[in-house]
Amino acid sequence: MGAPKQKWTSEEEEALRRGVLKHGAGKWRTIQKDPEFSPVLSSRSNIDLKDKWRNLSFSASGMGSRDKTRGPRTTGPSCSPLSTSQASSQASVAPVANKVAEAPPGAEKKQQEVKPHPKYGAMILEALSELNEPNGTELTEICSFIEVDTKSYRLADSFATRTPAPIKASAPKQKDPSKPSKVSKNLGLFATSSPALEAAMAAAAKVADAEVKAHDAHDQMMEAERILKMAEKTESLLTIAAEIYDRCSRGEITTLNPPQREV
DNA sequence: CTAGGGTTAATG
DNA sequence: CATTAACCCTAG
Repeated sequence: MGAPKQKWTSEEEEALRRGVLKHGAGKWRTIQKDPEFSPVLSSRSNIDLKDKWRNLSFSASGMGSRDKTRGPRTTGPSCSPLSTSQASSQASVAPVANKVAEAPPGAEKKQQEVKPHPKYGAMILEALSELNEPNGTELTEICSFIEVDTKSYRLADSFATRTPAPIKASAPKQKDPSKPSKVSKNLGLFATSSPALEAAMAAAAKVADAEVKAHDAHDQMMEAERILKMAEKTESLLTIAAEIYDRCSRGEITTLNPPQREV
């Protein structure tokens, strides 16, 4: 809670989280050298990344709920052993992931090779697994991840399509007075392709599950069923995304800049 | 280069 | 005064 020296920006934190989730905890050098995070972590050293990640992990460990009674610590450096295999990480983490894997039946079929992004789903899953705690996950957290992924996909798309525009922090985190009614824009964003939708769906399933397990959840349960049905249809994914975001906005999400990006 | 330890500084 | 967050140093 201290805001000491030169604090880290959300962009840097996002880049760090993404880097760890993508390459694995460790290999800070690779993350720092990555062209995607280079512009963001240009002033940050590999050691800095490690330090930040360490502090972040520690904070996340005792955050949320102090329920340490039964705790499979899904903390940060959990994937330190081997960064080569991301699949093993998922297998190691969990019980919850298993449920999620069964949640999206139509997702696998919907995997169309429109664009090169085969491991996005895995990334999302891992991200959720990392964030998800045995007692429940914060909606805000998941929403944050969803947002990040969406943005990432946008960047990737830009990359693949044409301009290799570097990541510029044009809009950091700003508390927009008008948080709702952004769904319409999000719809267009999500409709751009499937990976994002898959992510949203997985997140939705996880959210429902986590919430149900965490506290009383009557509406949440029904929501879960609804989400599942929707997932099967695959066509109503947009609605899911909208729902998730709606919930996000209601909770306390900072964020989401309009889809306005120089293409 | 990565991991761990220790120190400094600010916030609550 | 206690805790968190960044920064720096040392060891493997």
